[in-house]
This record gives sequence, C-alpha cells and structure tokens, in this order.
Amino acid sequence: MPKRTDLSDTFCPVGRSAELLGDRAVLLILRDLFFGRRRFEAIAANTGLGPQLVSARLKLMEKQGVVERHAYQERPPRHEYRLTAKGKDLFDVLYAMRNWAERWAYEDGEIGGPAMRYVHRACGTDVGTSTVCPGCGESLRYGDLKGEPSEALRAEQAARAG
Amino acid sequence: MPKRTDLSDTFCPVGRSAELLGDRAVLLILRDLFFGRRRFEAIAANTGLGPQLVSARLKLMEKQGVVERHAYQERPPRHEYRLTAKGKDLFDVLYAMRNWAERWAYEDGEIGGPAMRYVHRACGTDVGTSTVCPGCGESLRYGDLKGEPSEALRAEQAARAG
DNA sequence: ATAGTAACTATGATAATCATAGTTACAAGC
DNA sequence: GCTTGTAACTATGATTATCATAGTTACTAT
Repeated sequence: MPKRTDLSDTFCPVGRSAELLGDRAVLLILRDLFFGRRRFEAIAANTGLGPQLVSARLKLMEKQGVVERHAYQERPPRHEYRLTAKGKDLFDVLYAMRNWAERWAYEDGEIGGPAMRYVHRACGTDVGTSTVCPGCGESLRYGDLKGEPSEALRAEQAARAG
Repeated sequence: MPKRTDLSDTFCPVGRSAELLGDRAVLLILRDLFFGRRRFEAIAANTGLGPQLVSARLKLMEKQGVVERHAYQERPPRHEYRLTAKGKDLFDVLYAMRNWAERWAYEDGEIGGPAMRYVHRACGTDVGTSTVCPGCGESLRYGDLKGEPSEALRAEQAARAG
C-alpha cells in the first residue's frame, strides 16, 4: 500500500479508533487475548496469521498501550502479552462485534444456537446478544461475563491448535 | 497482498465481523453513513479516501447487505447509499469505538471536552461514554441519541468538504 | 549430540492502496 | 451549440503491506 492518510490526529473519535481497529489482524489478536491466549505461538496458530504479522501488530499494540509484554520466565527467556486497562476497555467493541455477528452473520440453523454463549456471572442469566443483562438490568463490562464456545467453535479451535 | 485467509466461514463471531469491519475504509464509510452522508462524493471527500476505494467498499457493503443503493433522481441518474437494518445494527460497534476513543485517544485538554457529545433524546441526558443512559437507565440503540460535534470536529469536517 | 520448543526475523511473490487522470451522462449558462 | 460544471464513478502506474516458507536464536530435555 501507499502511505495511507494518518488518522491519529483527526478530531473524530471513530477515526482515531479506526487507526488501530480497522485492521483484521489487530481484531483477531485482541479476540484471542480476551479469550485468554497470551503466548505468541498460540495467537499465531489460532488466528492463522503469519508470525511477522503477529509480531508487527503486537509491537504496534504495545506502542499504543493496549498490550504489555511480560516475561513469565527468565531462562530460556519467554514472555506473554497481556491486555492493559486501555486494552481491556476495548471489550465493548469486540462484544458489540460478536453481538452483531450472532444476529446477522449466520445462516438459520447453521449452528443451532449462538456460536458463543455468554452468562452474566453475577446473576447467572444468559445475556443473549444484549449490552445490558436481561435478568438483572446491569450493564455488562469486561469480566462480568463467562463465555462458553459452542461445540462447533470448540472443534474449530482444537483443529487449529493441532 | 496475497489472498488473505477468508474468515467468513469461521464459527467465531468476532472473526466473521472482522471480515467486514477489520478495514479502515469500511469503518470510515460507516461512520459517514451514520452521520447522514449518503452521497458518493460527500463520503469520498470527508473520509479522504480515493474514489476507487469508496466504490469498491460500497460494492462490498452492498453485497454484504449493510447498505442499499437507492436512486434519488432519474435524469441525470443519481443515487445515494443507505444503511439497511443490518447496517444500522452496527451502531453499537461504532458507538463502542467512539466511547473508547473519547476515554483513551485524546491528550488531556486536547479539545477540552468530548469530541462528540451525545444526548439521549428521550430524557435529554448527556450520556457521556456509557452504553446505558445515566439519566433514565435505558439501553441506547440507533436513533436514541442526538450527536453534536465539538467545535474542533466541526471545523475539521468543514475544511475537508472544502 | 540430537531433537524439540518458544519467539521470533528474513526473503520473495502477490495483491491492495493511493494519487492522478480520464470517462459518462446529463444540466445550465452564454 | 459550445463550453463549463457536477455526480458518480473507472483506468493506470507506483508503492507498500501481506502471505507462505524458511531460517535464526536461545535455551531444555533425552
């Protein structure tokens, strides 16, 4: 690509977000981090992205302050990537993407239920695709939900990790 | 780019969304459509994207069912692009992106307030960056909010419209 | 000493993007 | 009736990001 116009200094908030989030690789890596995958190889394997792309994006995300590199052992040197507070706060965006896809991106009966089920930890209600818990009315934030992948999704991830 | 791996058949809902939304141009065009810009030239001018990119993305978005091409006059043939129900349902995603950017993407005092202010039409409360109205507790959907750009944002858009 | 693992970097082919210019179809003004 | 203007694009060529594949570094385990 040619040098694309830089959006980091626009006054539009969606433009500023799009600079980071308007990228398939970043979104997939964020998804995996929210899912609990923290190691380079695990992320590369599950996303299907090449190692240079994963490397480049993690560096960018670190620079932007959404992830932190953290050594989990010294010898041999190994590290993992963790979401920062700024990164965790992207949960709403990813969750909104998930909700939209559950509503619109599957054929009727393709899975026979949601691809990913979320339950509100506090009250045990299945939240469906809402931003507010239908059981207790509380708004949903990062950590409030317990996700469970459908059998189809679990099988797909297992195949990729293989 | 080489042929990137197709995500439209993954079982992961974020992956399916990322196929469409993991693209700067799509996000910027969606933003403009939500903002009320419906004409090709207006979108191209405001986003700063070249006409072939806007053309290619609008075709893609039409194919995905998020926008509809609609003739608003016959002679000379002119048309505009409108969000479909599936497209309007992406509001939550864009709104989450806006909220995140308002919280994290501006230097302190860069604008001296939010880049874009949203008021809940039903009760008149400034919603800040919440997904639920802090005044009446209702969850916020497309059409519930009235947006008002800051002076800085308004000036920037006026300059681009040239 | 060989094999294995985690976390990368290097290389070359391919394809998407941008900037710029050109096209089509018409309306309006002189 | 000829030029100018506008909306909505398409065409072309240079640039650069991406992918697939292979290689590297620094260790541990057998």
